[in-house]
Amino acid sequence: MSEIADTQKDAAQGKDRYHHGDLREALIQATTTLVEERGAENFSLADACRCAGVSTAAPYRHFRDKEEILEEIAARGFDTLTERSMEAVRAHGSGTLSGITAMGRTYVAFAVEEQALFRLMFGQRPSLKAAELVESHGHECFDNVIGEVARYCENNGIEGDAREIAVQLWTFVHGAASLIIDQDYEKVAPDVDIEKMILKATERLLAP
Amino acid sequence: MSEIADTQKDAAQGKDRYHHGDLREALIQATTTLVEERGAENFSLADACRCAGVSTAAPYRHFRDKEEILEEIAARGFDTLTERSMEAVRAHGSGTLSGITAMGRTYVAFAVEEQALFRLMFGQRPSLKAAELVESHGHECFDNVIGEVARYCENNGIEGDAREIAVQLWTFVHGAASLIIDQDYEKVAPDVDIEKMILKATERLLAP
DNA sequence: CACTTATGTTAGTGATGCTAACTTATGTAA
DNA sequence: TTACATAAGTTAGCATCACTAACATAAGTG
Repeated sequence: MSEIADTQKDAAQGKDRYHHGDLREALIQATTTLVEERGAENFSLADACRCAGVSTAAPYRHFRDKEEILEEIAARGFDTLTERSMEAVRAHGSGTLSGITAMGRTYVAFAVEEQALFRLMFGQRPSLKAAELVESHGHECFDNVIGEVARYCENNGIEGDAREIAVQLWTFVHGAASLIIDQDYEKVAPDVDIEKMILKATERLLAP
Repeated sequence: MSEIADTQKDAAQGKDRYHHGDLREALIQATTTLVEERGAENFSLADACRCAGVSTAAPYRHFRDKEEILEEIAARGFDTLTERSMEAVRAHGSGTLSGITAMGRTYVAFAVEEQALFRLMFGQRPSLKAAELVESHGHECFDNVIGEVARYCENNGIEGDAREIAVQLWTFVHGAASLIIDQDYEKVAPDVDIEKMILKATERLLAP
């Protein structure tokens, strides 16, 4: 085995080398795991360093500060959400009621499965919202929704503004997602059937 | 002026005395201000101590930990929200569409005016949700909404389950409140007219 | 091989949440 | 009044954190 191959292998495993190989990516991975486990408020950069096997000063060669790692992770989160939404639409039919409710369910499912990531993407974190990277990926994600609603309106001769309707649908599923993951339904409405509720509300909000 | 009167005066002002007088309340006030200014994630107990003019160890005579101060504040937040909701209903008529939309607007206005408090009350903070104090005050707040919806249904011969409908309305206004204060509309729908949107959605969700 | 640059390291700063041990004031009963 | 228990402060210290400065090592390039 050549030395080059050794180098690549070591780099991939991040083992026993002064230079890590791809510390930037390793830190993003470690942070993603930590954020999933404990939330973006409760992860420490120092822990991420321990996972990656480097000193606590090393990250500052690759990121401005703690926040910048989170920006990268949030942007990737929007990509994932966009992909899953498009997949849901593909499976249920573009421009159909079924396709749009599937997007809604996908949104809530994403929030439930990736709670901490969802909070990171949509929660309060001013510096992150201001980041160009996050902004562009988020925009792309929402444009997808508007497109579907517009197609539905065309297909069904609905006159309303597609953007306005899309915002209403988003508002509803975002409320549902937030209340579920923050466990706010549990106290006062533990028996709520989310799937059914989304379907009913979507029908009503999309009615002519 | 008697010595007792002096003592009371000093206690009220919290000045130059080894014993503060009412440190518990003073810390709650200081923390409330700090939370409003910087959010519950970014306030430091040490700063609250500085505001109250005591050492950083003093709070632990009155609270289990940092979280317990926040519990007290969240519970008071629910009381405020309940009061404002009842006031809105009183002003617009109990059991009417106008009364219910007024509650919705009140909810969103509360979130906007007391952003950090709103996040504290409804956001993710497991230990706080588990607290009996917070739970009871939150329950009372939501029961108020259900009552109004039930009255509306009676008045208008609507057969649906009042609790189910109340949950849908709550979901919508909560989504709106969250997206506004987290500045998520700004990127993709900066021109959204919240008042109008709430009215439209409430009408649709309350339709027979 | 020399030199520059990228990417690590160690050591240190000031802040934080919380605890332990100590001090001072207050209320109560002899 | 006095003695004592208790409530409510204090100082000092721990472990942890984000981040910086100065230094060390590896990698790429002429």
